[in-house]
Amino acid sequence: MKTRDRIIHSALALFNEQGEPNVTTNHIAADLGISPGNLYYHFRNKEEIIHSIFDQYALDLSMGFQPEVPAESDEQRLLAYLDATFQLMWRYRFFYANLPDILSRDAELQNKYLEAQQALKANLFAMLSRFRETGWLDMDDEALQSLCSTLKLVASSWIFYQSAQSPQAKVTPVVIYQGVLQILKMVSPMTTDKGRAVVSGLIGHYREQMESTKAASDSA
Amino acid sequence: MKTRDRIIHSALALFNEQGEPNVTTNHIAADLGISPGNLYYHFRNKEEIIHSIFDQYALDLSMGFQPEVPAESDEQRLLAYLDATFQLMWRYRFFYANLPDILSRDAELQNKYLEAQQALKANLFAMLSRFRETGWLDMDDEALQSLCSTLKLVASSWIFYQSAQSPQAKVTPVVIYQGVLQILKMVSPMTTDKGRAVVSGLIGHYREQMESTKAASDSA
Amino acid sequence: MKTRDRIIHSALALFNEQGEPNVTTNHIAADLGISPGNLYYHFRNKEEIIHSIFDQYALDLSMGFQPEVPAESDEQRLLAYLDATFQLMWRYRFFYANLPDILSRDAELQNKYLEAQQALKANLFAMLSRFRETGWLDMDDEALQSLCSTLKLVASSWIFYQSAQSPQAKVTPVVIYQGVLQILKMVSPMTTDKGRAVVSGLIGHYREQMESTKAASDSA
Amino acid sequence: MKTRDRIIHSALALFNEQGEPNVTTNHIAADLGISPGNLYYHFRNKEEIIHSIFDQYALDLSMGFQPEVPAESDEQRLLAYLDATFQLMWRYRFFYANLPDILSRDAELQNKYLEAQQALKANLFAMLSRFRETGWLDMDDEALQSLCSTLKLVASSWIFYQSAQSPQAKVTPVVIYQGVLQILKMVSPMTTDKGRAVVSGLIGHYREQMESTKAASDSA
DNA sequence: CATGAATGAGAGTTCATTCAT
DNA sequence: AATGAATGAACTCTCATTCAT
Repeated sequence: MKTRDRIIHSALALFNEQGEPNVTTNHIAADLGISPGNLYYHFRNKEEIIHSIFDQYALDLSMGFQPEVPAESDEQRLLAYLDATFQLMWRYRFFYANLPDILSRDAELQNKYLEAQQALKANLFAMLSRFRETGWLDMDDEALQSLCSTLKLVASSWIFYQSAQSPQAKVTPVVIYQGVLQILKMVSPMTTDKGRAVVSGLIGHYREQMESTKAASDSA
Repeated sequence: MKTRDRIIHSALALFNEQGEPNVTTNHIAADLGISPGNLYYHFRNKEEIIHSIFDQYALDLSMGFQPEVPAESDEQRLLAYLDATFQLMWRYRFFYANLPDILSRDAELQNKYLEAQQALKANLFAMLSRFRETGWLDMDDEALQSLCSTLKLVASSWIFYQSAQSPQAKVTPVVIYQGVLQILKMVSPMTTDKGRAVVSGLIGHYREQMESTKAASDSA
Repeated sequence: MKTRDRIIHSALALFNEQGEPNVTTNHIAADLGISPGNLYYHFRNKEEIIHSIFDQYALDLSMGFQPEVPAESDEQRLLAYLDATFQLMWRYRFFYANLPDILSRDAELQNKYLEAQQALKANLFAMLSRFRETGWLDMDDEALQSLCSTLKLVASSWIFYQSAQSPQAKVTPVVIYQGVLQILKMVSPMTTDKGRAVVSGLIGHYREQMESTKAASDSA
Repeated sequence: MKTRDRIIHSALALFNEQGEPNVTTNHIAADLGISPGNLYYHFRNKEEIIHSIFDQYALDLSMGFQPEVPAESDEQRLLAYLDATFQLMWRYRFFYANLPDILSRDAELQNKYLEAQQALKANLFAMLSRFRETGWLDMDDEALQSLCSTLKLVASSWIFYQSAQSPQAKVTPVVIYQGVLQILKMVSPMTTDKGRAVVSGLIGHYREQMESTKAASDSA
């Protein structure tokens, strides 16, 4: 891995663990065993590192949600979608926990973020529409729009919200699974009988995932 | 107003405008035209100022949601509740925008916050239960619990979420009204016919409020 | 007691307990339950308080060592002398622990201190001379001079030295008694048979005192 | 000289001249013509500078008193010992003048200091024992122990005591020589005839040294 | 005599960033 | 590419002292 990428990698890890405001450029350099001067050879400033992390995030986002990717079934597609969403949230969780501050410093980043959000929204709407067509959801257009907004809000805020609720402010994968479950529960009331079966199946799946993760972390 | 209160007031205003991490104790003192020493005469440190702001927030919270306050009707009560919630969010918006960082620094504040959240949750649940009894909502217990969680999450995260979405990161009262509307739309699918009328009425009310606020700020 | 005297009293107590550099004028005022403004009504500044404490010390010094005070015997006189010396050291121990710093700040105090030291030296020399005449000591003039210097040095430095040696840096009355014993042991080799008996008697006396003090503080 | 060493050097000089509490980290940086940030690049805080000075002191101490170093004669060895002791006191005199305060702040330094003191005491006792075996001293075990304590006390306190006695609080090399002489005079009464000759010789030597130093500083 | 709010210089320290090598 | 010493503005906080009341 090139130094530039190693910096991005290390910065992301430290930001996630300790929060972006608590990680200095010197910390990052020390973590990598390189000099601060070298770090500044690869990046003009700390902001540029954050930018690069965001670019990577945006790339992951666009890769994970390509609708053209064929799936065995709509159910599979939904599963993949949820997985991708929350994996992304987990991988860039520092970002979600400090969004307002990070964006307010940097207008360019703000714009990039808004673009990504637009894409996300379009994506989400397309998926929900398809599920309605498939006969899983029973909603009118307005309700669909509204659900779409709410889901995006909940997904975007989940990490932020949970990291304030838990006493240790430690975000764990378990928290992520709870977020997926929360989303599914929100969709549940709008489902048809057919749709309800699908959603229930997914809820069962994620509960299992969560329990096995919990068990793994407890025994560790 | 006493200096101590002026400090809290000024700090709150600056925190809301510029974000807590970007406001130094010297900024606050300069804003008031007092010396830094004087600020530290009234508060041991910056954290204590934040604590005092939070105490005021907690007080406002408990005052705004006293169930014993008689209301003309359940509809009135709901209206008052929503108003209070979002006014509070508006008044202490810096807090909502920086929650994880602020709480991670200060275990005592974390506890105070969690207590306030418990109270809020109990409150919200009581209110929704009553509406179900009144025959406005048609939901089983589990769905009610779930709705309750979602509403709290959306309310708590609204400012955070919106301040990241809007290009200038400026949170305005209009944003607040959108939050109330969002909440009402989330409740809407669970209503009975009787309940739907009430919710529709409220939606209409807040749309008007929002429009008039928009008009006022545009002409300014 | 007048406020002025209460300030001196409280300042002395706090200085002794916590060390002069660690005691602020606000601490003193708070300890007395008066306002800082009031403290500065009675004293122009912190230095003046220290001056006043020193004046009281100098007074105690001159009172405790008046040669004209009749004593039953030379032995009694020596006992009284040693008691007075070490009581003084105990009462003003903060002073002994910070002498260089305190004096370097204040030329006037330095002069007062030197005067007091001269008087002390003259006093001590007179007493030792008398003991030689009485036939307790066997020394020539030069040795007497030298002993005199050493004794003064040891007495003056005892608190300073001990407070560095003990891990807790806490000066207790036991430390004081050890100082008296140290002094007596230094005189011992210069004594005649007659003198040795006197010194041995005193050593026994102070050992008892020390033990009873230790016992008292242990049971407390 | 490396910057780190220059900082230690400059700090020691300033501490000695003005007293440790009166020298700020900014003073040290300004004295060297470097930025405060640079000083903190080399040392985490002021305490660490003091620690480093102490480490250097401890090193000097252990180097100066290595018993395995062969000497032409016991007399030479004693001479070297006294020289080393008082040179050390001179070089680190700020330390001796502020001991209680400096140690009370820093438990680790306190321990290091006590260790150094133990070594010093053992050293001193070994040397006096050897002189007794050589037939220079005529004392029983208890008296030897007592003399040992007294000598250590006087040596450790000399700078402290003298810096309070001299009007300008200026400690000069002449003061150091007086300290050596004081020590020798304290040993003198315990000597045999043979020993007395040695001590007298040393006293003469140091008187000469002192006079020539005085002359040199007067003509300067 | 007394209050207590207010002052302001300056303390120790941090950190994003620069620069000579 | 990389080093690591160096910068300097800014931060939080302290405390002897003043002053209006």
